[in-house]
Amino acid sequence: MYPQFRSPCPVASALDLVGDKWSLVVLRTIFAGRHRYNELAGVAEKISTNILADRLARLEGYGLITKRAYQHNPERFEYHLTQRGADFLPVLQQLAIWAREHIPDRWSLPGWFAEGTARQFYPEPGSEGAALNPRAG
Amino acid sequence: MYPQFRSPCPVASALDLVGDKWSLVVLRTIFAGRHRYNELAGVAEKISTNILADRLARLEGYGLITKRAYQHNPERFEYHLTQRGADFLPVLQQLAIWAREHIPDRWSLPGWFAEGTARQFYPEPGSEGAALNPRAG
DNA sequence: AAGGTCACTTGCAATATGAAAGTTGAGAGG
DNA sequence: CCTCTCAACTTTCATATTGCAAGTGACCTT
Repeated sequence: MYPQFRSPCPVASALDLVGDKWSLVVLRTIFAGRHRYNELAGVAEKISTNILADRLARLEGYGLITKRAYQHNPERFEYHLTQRGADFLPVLQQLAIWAREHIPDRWSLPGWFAEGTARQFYPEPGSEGAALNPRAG
Repeated sequence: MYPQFRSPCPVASALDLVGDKWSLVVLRTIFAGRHRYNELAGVAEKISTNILADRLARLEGYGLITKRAYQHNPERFEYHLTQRGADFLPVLQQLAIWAREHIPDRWSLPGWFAEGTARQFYPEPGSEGAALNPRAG
């Protein structure tokens, strides 16, 4: 499930999983309520589709997201956060707080993101989670 | 000072600065009290020196660290966190918390790291900061 | 049957990373 | 003076990752 780690350092190990240019951007997009491939491919940052497919497969392999069919004929999939993936929310929140303080002219943080908790994004949107999910509201 | 950003998203923008395999590992090492090139080059993760030199230059360019001579004849340098760099502590803390929860057999978090605040690592070790700095204690 | 959409996959050029060796400036030892 | 060492990079070159564009196949609509 996990790759070879550079060291047993927690910081370095977490980066062995998501320390690239796109993984956390993909996670952020799923937090934002975009669960389908074409929604994920349409982000403002213009991720190319080979990278997107690769990152989705990796994040699924690391247990951060799940892929499940939401219809058959044709079979279509949605990517959702696992608890492990949802627990990345504090990391993204702190990254965003840092950026808001130190890089000018960034987007402001929506309330569902700034005040959200990991639990609201797991297990499934629909019960408590849906209330703060931008696409369910 | 800053590069071209992929988008105005704070998360994506922060990753445009440090979203690679090594930048945050270098920052972590400086938080851990290693300030000199050979100390930074000697980390457990075996960073190669060309990458280290490049990341130090980039982090300095982004204003996250400063390079200053600590002696002359021969001139030798130390790298220290700026406030901007010290403010990355919460990001590293959350990354480490995630890894401790979700990846087995990682190092435990030293108290100076887990309970530290950004302010303790800035402006200079020596007054309040030195108290929690692992190499000063 | 023709055309369209979706979810990828492939090919290939451009860029980044990694390992190892080389360079520069200065002090130390003989 | 000549070599040796050390710190702090720099260079070289092989490998790996990323990016762009085009292609593929399953299924659906007309």
